[in-house]
Amino acid sequence: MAAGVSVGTVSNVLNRPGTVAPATRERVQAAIAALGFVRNESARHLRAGRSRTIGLVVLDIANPFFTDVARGVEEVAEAAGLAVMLCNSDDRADRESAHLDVLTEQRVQGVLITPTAELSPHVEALRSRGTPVVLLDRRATGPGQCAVAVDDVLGGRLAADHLLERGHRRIAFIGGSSGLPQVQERHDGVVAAVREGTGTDDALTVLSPDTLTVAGGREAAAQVIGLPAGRRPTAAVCANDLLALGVLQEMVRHGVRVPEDFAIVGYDDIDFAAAAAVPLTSVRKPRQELGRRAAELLLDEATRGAEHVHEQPVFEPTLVVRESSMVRRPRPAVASGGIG
Amino acid sequence: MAAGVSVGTVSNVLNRPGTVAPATRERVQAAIAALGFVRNESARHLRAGRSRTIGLVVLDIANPFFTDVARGVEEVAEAAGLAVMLCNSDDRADRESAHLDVLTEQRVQGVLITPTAELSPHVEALRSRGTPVVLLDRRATGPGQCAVAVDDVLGGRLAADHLLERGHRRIAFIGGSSGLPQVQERHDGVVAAVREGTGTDDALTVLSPDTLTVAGGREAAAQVIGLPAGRRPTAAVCANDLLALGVLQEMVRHGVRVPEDFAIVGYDDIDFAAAAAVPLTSVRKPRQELGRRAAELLLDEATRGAEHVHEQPVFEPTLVVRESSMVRRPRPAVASGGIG
DNA sequence: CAACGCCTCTGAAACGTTTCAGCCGAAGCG
DNA sequence: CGCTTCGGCTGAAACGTTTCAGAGGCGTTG
Repeated sequence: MAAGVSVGTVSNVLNRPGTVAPATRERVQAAIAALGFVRNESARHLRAGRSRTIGLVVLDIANPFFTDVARGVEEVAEAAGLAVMLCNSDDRADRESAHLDVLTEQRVQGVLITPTAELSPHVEALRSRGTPVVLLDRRATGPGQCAVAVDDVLGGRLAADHLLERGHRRIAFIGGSSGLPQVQERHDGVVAAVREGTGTDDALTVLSPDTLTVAGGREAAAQVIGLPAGRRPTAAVCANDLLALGVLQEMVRHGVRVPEDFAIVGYDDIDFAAAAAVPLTSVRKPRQELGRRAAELLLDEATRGAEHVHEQPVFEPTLVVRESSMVRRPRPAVASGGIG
Repeated sequence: MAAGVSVGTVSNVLNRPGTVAPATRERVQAAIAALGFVRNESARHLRAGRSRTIGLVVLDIANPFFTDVARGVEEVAEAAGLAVMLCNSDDRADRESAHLDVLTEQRVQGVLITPTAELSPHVEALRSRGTPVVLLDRRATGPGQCAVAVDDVLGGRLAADHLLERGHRRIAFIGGSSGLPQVQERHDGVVAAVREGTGTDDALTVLSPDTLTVAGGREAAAQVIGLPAGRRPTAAVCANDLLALGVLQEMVRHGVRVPEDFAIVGYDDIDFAAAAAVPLTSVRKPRQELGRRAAELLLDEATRGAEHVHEQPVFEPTLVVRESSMVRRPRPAVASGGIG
């Protein structure tokens, strides 16, 4: 090297500066600065056998819920000196697989994933290589893994109970058609609450737009508006806030007043929910905390290896009541008219 | 190897299958499948001298504008077989530097960056190593680089002219205090338009909330509401849509009708702008196209090297008029009252 | 039958680190 | 003064690929 010193010494300066004599250390550091030398992470990784990267695969990068989760993950990863590869599957199994392949080739230390409906065999393949995988916002399929989830059945209940309390007797659940277990759980919670609250399943209308997006919400709202007044719900629980925002928009566009004529409850409590011009009531999940906890579990498994005990924490969601569901409707003796 | 074949042959099967005899090829492929063999990307990269990754550093991952840009980038990168490392600087120079360091260590093929106000020396360092850097949503500082930008002076003009046409004579520009050139340009466009339209600079009120976020917008709106009626603007151009949504929310919360009492124009035209309960008029930028073009330029520079000619395309923004600015105000002979 | 060319495969070098055994000289000790 | 100890450094191996010169086998040609 320019400092007249062997590469081994340079490595020591970088990684164990205490073992190098101060004079040498300074000389080497000066040379490093002068040459603009930067370690080659690939060579480092190759030799070390483990990389300094973790993977994060989310369902929809355009959904602020996931960017908040990602923030939590990054916080923990950064503190541990790890880089995060953020990948977006767009709820498509093929994209998910492709991303997992790349992450495998990169020999990431571990993967955090919110999987698509079916748990990809690539996930199992990754695990069988010894790469830790933590499921994010998804319950574990067995005991041999970490998973950080939210009690979405409870979440669905909270939302539906809230609407029932306010006197609503015809409620819509607006979910999605992709078969995500999270959505299924929310649905189940709503069904249970409605059944207990009204003694019948007829009070519930289930709608499944194509995607869990704002556009999907608009689509579903249009369907609601198209229903005959007697069967038309007076409120909706949406499987996420994007849907809820879409519903809100479409309702307003058709002159349906929210919450007077139609109440809306969202899910996730993204920042935009509070920022909507009719602020959305929503089921809050600890978004960053979810990411942080998942990352912590992943790091523990990656560093402690066999000593690691799998954990499957389940967070409890809470209901945040805002304007979109504020009006208390009189409990109707007879069906009392409807939308706008 | 398990296929009774040298590693060189395995490499050939993977990279140049045509040069390997069909029988051998199949044997090797079978062994690969049986063993679950996956190439080690680091070793590959080390030997090849170039990685198969590019870096993307954005100002605010929570801003949907950037996730849309990222989608465009990813589209191009994926087609070229490259992975994208998405990094979030949160408009902080120290985080930006840290991310650039990591990307340098990873020897990424190139970096796309929406830099913080000051162009970091790390960017120059990266370039001097021979790593291409393309500025994203930011004008170039000189000819020796690629940059993909939007004519934000024009954008500011479009927004302000629109409001002036609708009769507004007291207009606010709601920017930010971080000194981003993009925001400065928008400001300059608004200033020029207002000066030309009203013959004076007094018609413009400039507000600089701490951050370019929904919270910042609320903060600015509160300031507007606090102004004495005679000096209070009747409309605002916001430096981005998050600010605009915050302004909208705060106005509604105070009973100020939008657009009747206060008109709002946003910037970027993120999806949430159209989805707001009072859909936002906004200056549209070609978000995905911006990302795509930047990625294409980066790849060209990375692959063609010296033959590459730097380009600095500037996209023209367009105004998308929605409800938040729809009401035509009568041109006031005298100051005609004000907010709500 | 020898020479040649072609196809397929092998073996080894190289990429830039980290790590470790070991070397050297100085200091401490008897 | 000689022996030991220890700090500080060197040199080489190893990580898993890719690449390339060249070996070996086989068919063709003169």
